[in-house]
Amino acid sequence: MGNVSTKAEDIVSCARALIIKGGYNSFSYADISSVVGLRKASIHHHFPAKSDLVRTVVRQYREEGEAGIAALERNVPDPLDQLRAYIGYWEACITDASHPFCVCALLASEIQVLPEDVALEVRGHFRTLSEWLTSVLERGIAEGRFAPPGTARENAEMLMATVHGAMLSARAYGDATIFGVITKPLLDRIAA
Amino acid sequence: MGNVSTKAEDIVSCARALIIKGGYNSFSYADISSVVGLRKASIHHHFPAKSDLVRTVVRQYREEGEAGIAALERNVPDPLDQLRAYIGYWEACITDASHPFCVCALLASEIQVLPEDVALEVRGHFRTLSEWLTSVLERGIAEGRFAPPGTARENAEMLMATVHGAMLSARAYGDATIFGVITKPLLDRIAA
DNA sequence: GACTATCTGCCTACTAGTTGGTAGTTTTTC
DNA sequence: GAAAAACTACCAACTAGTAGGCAGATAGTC
Repeated sequence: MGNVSTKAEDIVSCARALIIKGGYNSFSYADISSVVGLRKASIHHHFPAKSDLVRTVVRQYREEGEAGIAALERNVPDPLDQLRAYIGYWEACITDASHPFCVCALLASEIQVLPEDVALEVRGHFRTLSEWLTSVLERGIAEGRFAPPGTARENAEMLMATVHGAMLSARAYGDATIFGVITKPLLDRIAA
Repeated sequence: MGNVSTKAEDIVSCARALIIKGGYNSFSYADISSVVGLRKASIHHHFPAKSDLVRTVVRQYREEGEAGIAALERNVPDPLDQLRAYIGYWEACITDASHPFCVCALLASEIQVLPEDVALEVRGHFRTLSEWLTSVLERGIAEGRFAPPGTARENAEMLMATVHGAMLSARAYGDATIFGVITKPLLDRIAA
C-alpha cells in the first residue's frame, strides 16, 4: 500500500522503459517477465494483449504530461519561463539519460505499424502538446512577451518538431549536449 | 539488361520501403519473401543476416543522398536555393507519400536496439548531412546571403533536427501539409 | 567441340528459439 | 470463503538462420 508499487505498475514502467529504448516491436512479454520477476502468463493476466499494455503506458504518460503542464500553468506565470521549463525538462531527461526520449515521439515514427488504439493515443498526445504550446505562445504574444514571425500555431508546431528532432539527434550522435545546442536558440527567436 | 532489376535489388528496395514504414523490428524476411516472390532462404542467400540487408539498405541510401548533394553542388550555385532544394525534396516525398520518412531518421530512433554495424552507418548519415548543411551555411554567410544568429554548425544542426521533427509530425498527424508549415519559416530565419 | 569444374540463384526442408496468447490450477490477500 | 494474483504448462504461428540439392550459365582445358 501507499508507496510500494504493485506488479501492474512495475509492468507498465518496465514497458515504458523498453518502449523508450527501441519502440513497440523491440520488446516482448518475455523481456518484461525477466525484469519484473513474473511469468509471461501473469503479465497477460494484467494486460491481455500487448496493445492493452502499450495503450496503458501511453495513456499514463499523457496523464503525467498533462499534470506537468497543469503544474506549470499554476506555478510559472511567465509564458517564456513556461517554455524554458518545457525544454529544460527534456534537457534534464536526456542529460541524465533517465528517460531520454518521448514515448509518443518514438511511437509516432512507427505509427504505420501500430495497433490502431495505440496510434490514436499517440496522435492525441501530439494534438494536446501542440495545443498547449500554441496557447502559451498566444498568451505571450498578447502580453507582449513574444513577437515571433508567423502565427502562434506555426511557431508551436515548429517548436515541438524541433524538440523532437533534437532528441533524435542526441540519440543518433550518442551525445546529449546536442539537444541543448539545437534548442537553446529556439526561444530567442520567439522572444520580443 | 540494364534497367531490368535483379532480385537482390528488389530485396533491397522492398526492405527499404518496409524500414520506412516501421523500422528494423517491424518487418521479417517472410514479409520480403511475399513481396519479391522469393523464398526466405533465397533472401538469406543474398543477405545472410538481417543486419547485412539493412546495412546494405542504409549504405545505398547514403550513397544516393550523397549523389543528390553532389548534384546540388554542381547545378545549384546559390546556397539558399540549395537549402530550398533539400527541404523541397522532402516536402515532395512526404506529399506524394512515395518515401515519406528518412531511413536513417527512423533507424536513429531505434539506435539502441540496432546491430552495431547498422548503428554506425546511421550515425554516419547524421554526420554527413550535418557537415554538408554546415558547409552550405558557411558559404552563404561568407557570401553575405545568410545572416543567422549563432554559428553555421548550430544552425545546421537545428535545420536538420527541425526537418526530422517535421517528418515525425506529418506522420503523427497523418497530414503531409504540416511538414511545409513547420519548415517554411526555417529559411526566412537564416536569410540575410 | 566436348568435358569438366565452378559459380550463381534459387529451391525444399529443416532447426532452435521467440512471439503473443490461452487453459486450468494454486497461492495470496482481504 | 471469495476474489485477485500468481503459477505451470501449454499452443500455433512466426523468427532468423542453416543444410543440402539442383538447374542453368560461365569458364577452363584437353
